[in-house]
Amino acid sequence: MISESVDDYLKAILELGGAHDERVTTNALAERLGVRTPSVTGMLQKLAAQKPLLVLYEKHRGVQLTAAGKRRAWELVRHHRLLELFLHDVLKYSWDEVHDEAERLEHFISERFEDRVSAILGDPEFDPHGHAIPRKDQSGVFRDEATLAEWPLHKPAIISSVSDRNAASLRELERLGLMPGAALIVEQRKSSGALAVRLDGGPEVIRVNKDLAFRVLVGNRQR
Amino acid sequence: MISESVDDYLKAILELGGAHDERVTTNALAERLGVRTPSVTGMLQKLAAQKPLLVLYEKHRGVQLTAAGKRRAWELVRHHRLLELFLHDVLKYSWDEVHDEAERLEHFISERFEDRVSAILGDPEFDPHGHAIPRKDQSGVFRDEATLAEWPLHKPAIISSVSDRNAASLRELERLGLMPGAALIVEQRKSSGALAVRLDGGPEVIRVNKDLAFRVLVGNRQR
DNA sequence: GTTAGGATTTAGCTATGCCTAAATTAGTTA
DNA sequence: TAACTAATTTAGGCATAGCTAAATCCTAAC
Repeated sequence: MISESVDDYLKAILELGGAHDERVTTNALAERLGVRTPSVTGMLQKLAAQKPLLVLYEKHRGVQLTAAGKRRAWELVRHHRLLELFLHDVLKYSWDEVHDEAERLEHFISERFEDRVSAILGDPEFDPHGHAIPRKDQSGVFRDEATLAEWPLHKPAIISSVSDRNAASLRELERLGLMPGAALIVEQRKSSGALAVRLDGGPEVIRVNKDLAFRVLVGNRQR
Repeated sequence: MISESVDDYLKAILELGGAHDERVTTNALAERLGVRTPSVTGMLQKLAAQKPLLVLYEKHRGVQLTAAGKRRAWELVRHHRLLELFLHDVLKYSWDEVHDEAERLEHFISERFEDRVSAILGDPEFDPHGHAIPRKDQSGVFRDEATLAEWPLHKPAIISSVSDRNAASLRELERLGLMPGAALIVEQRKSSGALAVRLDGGPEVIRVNKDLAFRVLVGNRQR
């Protein structure tokens, strides 16, 4: 009943819905999923019609996840992050290689696989990118962070996580030392949107372009 | 271009074709794959028409794999057996739990995943059921064995592998001690097809039903 | 050599999930 | 309030991979 494609819709609705599960538009979904809007409408209509009700959909008013839909979506996020950590720590994948493989496999691993992987990793809390790994039976959301792009100047920040969507960006972030746990201060915001950032209170100031800055989530608590 | 479904057809053709890649019939494929014969005909026609030619198909005369088709099929077998060993040895799955998970995942793991798993397992030669794990760039076939059901009476045999298709049978085989490496002699062949088998030259004679005996492959060389 | 019967293929249908083009709706903007 | 525009939905197609029912082929037995 739940295809790979449905999985992708559920994950996208979860991620686009933000901390408060706001309604997600057809357009936003189409863009995120790389399909055309009529395909989204069609899929939402089908999802909203079928038995284990996963989404609430009203035409022209967007879509939200039901409790069941949210459960499946968080399950996928858990699978993804556990797989990333497993690929990195056990199979020795590099930081930027884990995303694609995890994205493919997250749909197909069983409960047992998930449990055993979690066990051999010591029931970890964070994936290699710093994202919290949600636990079963709670939503485990971490959304009280900001992107580096919008962090105030001169306020100390700790990188809590980075987006895992793009291998080239990840390599660049790693090269710059912008990895989870790193402490930094934003010294200056250029007109282009690029940032001048001082790492670990040291003397060096590095330039972080706008696109990259949006991939870095910061807080001010060490983990 | 290669769907999960195509994968299943290729594997089935490989397995049903035997040691000499004999032509496989539409009927045999339909039965093995659990689909109706017209579905098989349709798929074979499509496969035989498309660009990376995977099968040779003549209507009413069955189907065979091309070199490319064989390469993909053996790759799947390698994936399957590596995954089984990995699930058993690393994730601590029991003997009878590995098949289904491996069957699902074998389609989706990457070259890199395959290589890394093989590496952490020490580039193993056999899976937990005793089947040889084929290596890249060679066909690595092991087909000089016989089923226990057809082994001569009183001739010493070593179990080389067991079929991994059925969890209940696997548990029964394990309970009886019929696992890869076990030495035995067939004492008697009942009219029902059941066997009376003496394990390790000991005094105990166990009864092995016909169905089970067909799942056990034996040779007379210790591995 | 004919023919019966099983094996196989053809014909035509279903569902999924995507597409383009055209219609419609909703929400601003004059 | 009327109209414009952008977002969204409807309508109609395509490919995949399955299905049933009906036609056809091949072979083996007479």
